[in-house]
Amino acid sequence: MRSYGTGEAVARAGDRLEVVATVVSGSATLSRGLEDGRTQIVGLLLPANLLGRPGGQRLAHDVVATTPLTLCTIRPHDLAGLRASQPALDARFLEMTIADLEAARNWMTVLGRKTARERVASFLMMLAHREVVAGADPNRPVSFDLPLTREQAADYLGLTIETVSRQLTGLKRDGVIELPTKRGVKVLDLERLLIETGDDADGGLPT
Amino acid sequence: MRSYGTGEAVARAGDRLEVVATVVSGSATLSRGLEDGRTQIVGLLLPANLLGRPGGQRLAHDVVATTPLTLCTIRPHDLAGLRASQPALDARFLEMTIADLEAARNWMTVLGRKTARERVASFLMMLAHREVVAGADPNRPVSFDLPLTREQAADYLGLTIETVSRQLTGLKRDGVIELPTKRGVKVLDLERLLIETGDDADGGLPT
DNA sequence: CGGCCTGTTGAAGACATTCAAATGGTGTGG
DNA sequence: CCACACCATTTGAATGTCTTCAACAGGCCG
Repeated sequence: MRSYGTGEAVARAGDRLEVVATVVSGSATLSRGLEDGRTQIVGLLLPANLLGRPGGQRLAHDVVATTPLTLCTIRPHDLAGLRASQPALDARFLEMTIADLEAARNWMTVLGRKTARERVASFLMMLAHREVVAGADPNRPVSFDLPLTREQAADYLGLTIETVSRQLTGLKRDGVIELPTKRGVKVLDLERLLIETGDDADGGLPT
Repeated sequence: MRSYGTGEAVARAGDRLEVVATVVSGSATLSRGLEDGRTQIVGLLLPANLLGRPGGQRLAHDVVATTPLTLCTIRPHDLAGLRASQPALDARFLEMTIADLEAARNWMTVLGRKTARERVASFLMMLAHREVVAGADPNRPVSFDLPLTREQAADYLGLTIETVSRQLTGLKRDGVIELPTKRGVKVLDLERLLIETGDDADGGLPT
């Protein structure tokens, strides 16, 4: 069990990650930089998500806490024991990795083909969807806090801070969402938000 | 062992893929559509790549041959036998899935943060890199055929046909590549091409 | 109170897209 | 064998979206 402060690096690209860990609370980003400062966030780590895989691969991206973060880490030795006693565990790791792969590929569609408004809507939809899965009533306004600053959201969406801000106010202006606080979002019309994402029906939302 | 013609669908999104198959020759794309016609190619299947995973997940994207394609498929029953007799196989599947995940995340950086020229350069670099890994001399001009039409390349790069075309001629004009035929590419200056990708050093190329 | 950080808003500019037309190569039919 | 049609690709000009540059507002902490 380990805790990190906002902005603290959990691991860096190139590190050999020996442990496997699950997010207990808070959030972190997986990000990759382009040397001249451009950054792309390639994945989010939200509660219940997994960091690292058995085998201790070399990390290809930075892992940075975006809020106070608590991880539950499993030492390599203990993990080996668990895997030996629970053969089904490896299949679970494969499943979860496949799920991450699908999420990454879905996000490629967001980055490659969607407009700024659709990207922001997709981001909000992903977070709202998490709330609904976690038990929120889809027929009432869904509220949550953004796990990312505008800058981080921009890096996740392949946009600039300013564009993210403009699209959020645009969605607010059009009555799709409310922005009660800097980080807080209230989705007034979930169905409308889904339309704004440009996706067909409920087509594969990233985790 | 099965063959497909150019443009033929190998599988469609939503299909339950029972088999695992490796690409013997030819190429295919994994693609996801947005209903209004926009398409994003989320992965390439080139010789030696793998399609499908043990477990028979539901496919989240279409699989379409882009050239005459030959697959070597393994029936579920045989696969089960192999996995039973070769416990290390599951670890290999996990490794390969992790590699695919890293490739997808790398490509997210291309789609989210790179300019048109950098995207096209990244695409060519990926293909040139394959040739070098396959034994081509990196100090001589590297030649290969594009596995995709301009339209497919555009869908892979998150650009339009016209932009892809313009960037290719731009790279040709600047002496980085030659375009001997419609599909053929000859990289005159591999190091220069790498610079054009916008990547640092040799930073994680997609497979 | 003043400084700093994050976020918002405005105006000008750049890059990729869109619309349109021309080129080139391939295959078919006369 | 040549003419023609068709397709992918290239090239050109105009448009649009997002970015860039800039200024401002609000919240938090010293």
